[in-house]
Amino acid sequence: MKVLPQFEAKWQKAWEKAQIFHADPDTKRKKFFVTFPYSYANGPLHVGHAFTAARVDAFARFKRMQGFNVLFPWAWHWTGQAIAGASERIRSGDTDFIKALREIDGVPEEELQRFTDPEYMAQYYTRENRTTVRSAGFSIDWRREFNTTTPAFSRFVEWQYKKLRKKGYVTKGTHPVVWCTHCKSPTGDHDRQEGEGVSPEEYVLIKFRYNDSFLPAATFRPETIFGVTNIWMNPDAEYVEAEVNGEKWVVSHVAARKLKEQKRDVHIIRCFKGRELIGKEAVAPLIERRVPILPARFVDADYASGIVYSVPAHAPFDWLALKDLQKDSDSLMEYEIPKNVLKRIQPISIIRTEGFDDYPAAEAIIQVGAKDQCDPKAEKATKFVYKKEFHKGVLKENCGKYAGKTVQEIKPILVKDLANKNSAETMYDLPQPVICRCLHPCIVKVLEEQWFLKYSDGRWKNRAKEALDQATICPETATQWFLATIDWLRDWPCARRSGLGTPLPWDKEWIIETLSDSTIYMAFYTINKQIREHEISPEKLTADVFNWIFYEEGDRDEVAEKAGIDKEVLQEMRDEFTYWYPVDMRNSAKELIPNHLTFFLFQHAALFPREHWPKMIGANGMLMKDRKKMSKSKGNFVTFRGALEQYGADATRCALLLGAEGMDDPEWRIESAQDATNKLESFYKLSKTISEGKFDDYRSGQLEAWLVSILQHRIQRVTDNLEKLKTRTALENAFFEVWNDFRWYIRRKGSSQNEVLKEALKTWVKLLTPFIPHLCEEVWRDLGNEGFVALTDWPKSDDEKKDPAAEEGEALVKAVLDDSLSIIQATKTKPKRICLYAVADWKWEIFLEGLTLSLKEDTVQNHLMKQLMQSIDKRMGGVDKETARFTSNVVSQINRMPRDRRERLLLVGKINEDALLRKAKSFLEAELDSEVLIYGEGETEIHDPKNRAKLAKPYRPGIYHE
RNA sequence: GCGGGGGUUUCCGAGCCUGGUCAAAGGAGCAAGGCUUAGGACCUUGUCGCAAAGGCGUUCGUGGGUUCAAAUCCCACCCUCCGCACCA
Repeated sequence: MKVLPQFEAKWQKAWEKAQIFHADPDTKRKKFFVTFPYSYANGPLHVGHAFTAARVDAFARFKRMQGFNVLFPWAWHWTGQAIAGASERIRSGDTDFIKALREIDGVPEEELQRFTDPEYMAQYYTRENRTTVRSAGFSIDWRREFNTTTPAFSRFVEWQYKKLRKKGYVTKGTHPVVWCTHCKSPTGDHDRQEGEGVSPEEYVLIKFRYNDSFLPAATFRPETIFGVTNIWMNPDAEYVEAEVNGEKWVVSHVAARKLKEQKRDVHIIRCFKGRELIGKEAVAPLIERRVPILPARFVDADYASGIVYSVPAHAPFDWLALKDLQKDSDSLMEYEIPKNVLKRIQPISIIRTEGFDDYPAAEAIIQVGAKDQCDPKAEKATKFVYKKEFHKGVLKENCGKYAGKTVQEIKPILVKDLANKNSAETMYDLPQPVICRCLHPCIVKVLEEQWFLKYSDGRWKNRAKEALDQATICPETATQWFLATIDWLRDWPCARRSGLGTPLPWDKEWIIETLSDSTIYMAFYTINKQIREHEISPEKLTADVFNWIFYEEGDRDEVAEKAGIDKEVLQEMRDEFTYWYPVDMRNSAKELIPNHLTFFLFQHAALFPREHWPKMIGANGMLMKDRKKMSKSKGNFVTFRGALEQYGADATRCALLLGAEGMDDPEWRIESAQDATNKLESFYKLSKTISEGKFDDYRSGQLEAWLVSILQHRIQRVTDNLEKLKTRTALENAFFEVWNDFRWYIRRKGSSQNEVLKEALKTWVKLLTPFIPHLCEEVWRDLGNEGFVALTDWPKSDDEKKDPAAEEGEALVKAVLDDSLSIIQATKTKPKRICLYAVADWKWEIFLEGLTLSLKEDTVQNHLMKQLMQSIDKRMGGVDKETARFTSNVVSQINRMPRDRRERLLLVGKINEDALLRKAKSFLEAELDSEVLIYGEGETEIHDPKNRAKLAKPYRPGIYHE
């Protein structure tokens, strides 16, 4: 055991020594450029990375064998907060995190100490992961390696952003984010203790007038202002009177703090309890209606402004709160509210909706059975009414100039109108609490002066769609997802205040964030070879230089001289870029479709001419462990390195690639990896018996013809599937199906010693090379070949080598065997003698005529029987009973065959069953452990006590067991 | 909620676009036999039900429909996974 992994290091060294994966421009050969999104250097690579990368490598190797000059480069992503964040967690002594580094990543203690320096940490993982990738045997040109904080790369990103800005794709703006006031930074989903998936929601604040101040009531439904009857405040909550942007506002105490973070100048004048205003009156804007302020427990001062207005006809909470108040007259006394105030309040119906009468709120309450304003069912009723009215509601006549319009269309117009009159503003808040990892509650902050990539731009979107359209997407089903993403994408904040990365060239306070500095970097691979080789210092990489390399803008010699770069080197870089670009295939996990891969399209569309747009994009599933996404915190994290150490590269790759294809999520199972190891072992053993065999058998009969023929089909299938990046199907065919073919051959022949088989093994090894490259090199050498199988030619399916007759012949033998076994099983008896009856010639004639007729254009299938019978009648001058029975049998058989099958059988024509069966006699006797006698149907000297001979059909000899 | 995928025989999965060779590939698991000192190796067979003759019956989320013929096409419904942004 464990003999295979020993080969791996050996072949990796040999490849490296021969530099076979170094790819340089060669105008005589067609190029192929494949890429894998660089991994983030904040931890070890896991088997999920391995899965994706194995697909890329298999594809790269396949294309290389097809004769393409293949470039597969690699780099490391250092940009962003995550590495800095990880460092921070070590510094602050996060025990769980440190434990994970020790136990899962296997970081040595002395290294761990130094991880407090983010750069060191990135270096460490880059080093570790490079070793891992190398021992996986990927066919990488390492001369182009870099990480995203190296100065040369930063020059490239600077160039990119200046270009984008010049083209108008970068803008400045404000944006709401979930914000931790303690950490003073945005709190992404990953940084949350609580509140995963919660994002800011925009409320409309309708500014009711109260004396000399405003009561901004928060709502999602500003159109309901026409139905307002009163205002709700929580009597026990803390409110403040505050100066907000020079106006006097009354809001909850919490709201005042929130507003401060949302571009407002806020000074608190005084604090008071909500009850102070209960019973007073305010004036609704637009409709200028005086409404009372009433108490309600359902009003949560922690949400939005802490003040809401009441629309009982259309809002279940309001309806319930009003009823609660009517029942509880004591509380009215408490606030000294005259009873008639409440009596005067009548729900005002303002929206007509199909399926509702005047008071949808009341209807919905009855439907869900909500008791009072504190009943959770009220929430359900609210959603129900909201949804119905939003989609189908029309404003009634009492809504002024908005009457007759649908809720959906009127909403933005109304908000705008109100805002113009200073009667409404908006504020953001979170629909549910969000707690930061630091255990402080988060709020919404509006960040100002942020830099955005204008992915909202319609023209840019269209160009991105064009880029998508001209690319091949694998699997095809991902196309829809890309399209939806392009449509849905808004402006993307492309820079942050902290973390590693390249500062924005015109505003150095900002650092270009991870997803934004990684969109066209594949172009950098093409030239980084020269940058490293000639040690071109970063300051020489000016905008002029990049413009010349990528666009051939300006005069080469002038640009070279000004930059201080040798003009020949500059030319080489340009040649290198034009040779390798565009990217021919980029593959990643599907989770990158809604961000990275779409950005990749957008930015290529923005910065490069059409001929440099990506040609093909692949997306694969996410590796699962125990049916869950792999993560360190769930404890189901399997490192790539660990898998390699345990099973070796070939078996790991094999197990991964057999797991899934398309966008399905593969499951990592140690059994699969173990199983793959065993399979490879036995493949190796089998290959040895064939390659080391001493034989002088060069005969080639039907069996050999069959083997060669069937192999052509396998080649076809493996090739077709690999082209579509269907790595699982390809490997399955290359490995299992071919293996089964070999089994049948050896079984039929009773030996593995034959020249044709040995030749077939060569083809087999080639088909497997993209998937299990190390072992294949070994077998290739064992077969007596020189050089690397990695560099040999990919097999081509050759129609000349296809032999349908041989295939059908073998199918006949297999069918006889299967039928006999089935008889044995049904009868539960073991035959001493088996008689086979080859079909009579007249049946062949009818069969072939039936096939011919069925292929005629004007033949309707249900009339085939009639036509065939007529023809037989004419030819033979009458149809006897047996002929009729057989014909009907044959017709139903033909009717069930697909057209290409019928064509094929017709092409093969009549086969000599008798001779074929005689040749297979000894094989069948051995397999069935019985004497086998062969007769022709209708022969005179025939042993046929049960009249089985007449059951014979073409490809289906009659069988009699005794 | 919005958007994108899926539901196939014990399991993983192919087939569906382009209806017929489909009781449905391949692999795994399980069972039996063989080979072996032994085997987590290998070879053969079986693995929906029934069957003393190669067959018959019932299956491809559920319910309808189209067709000579449906896992495959159409309609409705149910279930499920994934993505939803300042974050890699």
